[in-house]
Amino acid sequence: MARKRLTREESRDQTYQRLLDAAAHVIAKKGFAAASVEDIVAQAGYTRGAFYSNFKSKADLFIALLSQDHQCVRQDLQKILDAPLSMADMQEQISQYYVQVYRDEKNFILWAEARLLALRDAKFRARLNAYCLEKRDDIAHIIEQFFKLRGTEPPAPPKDLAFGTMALVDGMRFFNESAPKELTDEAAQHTLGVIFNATFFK
Amino acid sequence: MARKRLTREESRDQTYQRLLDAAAHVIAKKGFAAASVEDIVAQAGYTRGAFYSNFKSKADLFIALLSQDHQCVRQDLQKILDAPLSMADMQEQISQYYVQVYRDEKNFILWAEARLLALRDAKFRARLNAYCLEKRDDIAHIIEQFFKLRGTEPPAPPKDLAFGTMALVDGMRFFNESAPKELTDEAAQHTLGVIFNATFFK
DNA sequence: GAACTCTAATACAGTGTTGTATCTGAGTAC
DNA sequence: GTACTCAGATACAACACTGTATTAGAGTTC
Repeated sequence: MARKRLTREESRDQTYQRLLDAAAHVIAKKGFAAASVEDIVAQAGYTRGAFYSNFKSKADLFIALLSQDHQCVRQDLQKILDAPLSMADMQEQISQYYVQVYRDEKNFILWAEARLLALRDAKFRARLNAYCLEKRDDIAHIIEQFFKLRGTEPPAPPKDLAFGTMALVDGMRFFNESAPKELTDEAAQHTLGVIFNATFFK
Repeated sequence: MARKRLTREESRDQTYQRLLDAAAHVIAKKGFAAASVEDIVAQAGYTRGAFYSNFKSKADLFIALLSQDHQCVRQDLQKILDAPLSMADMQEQISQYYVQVYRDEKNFILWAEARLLALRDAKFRARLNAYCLEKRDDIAHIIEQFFKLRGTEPPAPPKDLAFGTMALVDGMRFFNESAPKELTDEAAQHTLGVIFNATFFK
């Protein structure tokens, strides 16, 4: 099939996006530190020239990558936030959240890598922290709405509960990825359900 | 001061231990992948010869390191298990557990690195998984005792609850390390307390 | 104390990675 | 269609890391 003739801008955007996709793949596979610029551009089908003409550094690319994913996830959360919220929905949504947070294993690994990198790189940490807080506030807002709807007082500040929720889901996911089969997805979701129900429907 | 004249075995053990300590330091600081054998032996005050005469590979050393820490942690848990358990203790112990799991930030980072490595290295994963399950079973046993003492049915299998507990604590810790000041230790502990109380004292 | 045996140092060869400096060719403007 | 410009390829020089093969020297055995 005939390849469309691209304008300069289209071509550049395509390269940029392909580099991001390749980076996601390689970083998830080998880890951020072990993923060389060479690996990434090879996976994308370019040479190192393309990389340095698009990004300042590997960390720079990684932030672009995370930023993109973060926007997608927030859009999904926004949908939950915008939809009229009923009590039944809430319970359903929370238990579904476990499955939704990271759209797939790859993205989960990317964020785990990112958090580890953040422990060491202050600039990176600042960036990641901002994303993390945005997400927390989105969730806190949902929780707040829930308790308002229910007419009861939340047992802790909604923001803290949101933090707890994220932590629990992330932790669960982490254990489950690195120790597969020990805990079935059903068991994980059930346990999450127990904890959440206890906390939110006490 | 006069340095004691060491036997061959003492000397070897000393080297081994110093390499482990150095590795813990360097890996926590730079990450497993970025920590070169060279870095580790330099930190320990040796040359590469010492490394290859003690370990097969970097992963080999890392496992030895984790194994050592795991044993220490289990011993601490064992103390909780052995002590006569009262209801008041239980609540206290759970909230204290948050502080105890990882003896310090360094050890926490090491295990996070390990879990990430486990995602990619099957042999390593098997090893880590075994440790993880031992820990889970210790905790499950404590939880089981608790519900027996209380005379109520646990809301989910104790092993799953143990998994949930570990996941929550780990997740919380992870967020707190990479986003310091956002959530004070007090707030974290309070939130944990709320969730645990709701789940266990429902 | 002489011969022996390990632990750890040293030397070395090979490979992978980085960033820059320069070049090329396809898109663009006139 | 000619000159221009920018995305990306290529070439290069420096360096870091790995693992093995060999060596030195301190501990051991008799």
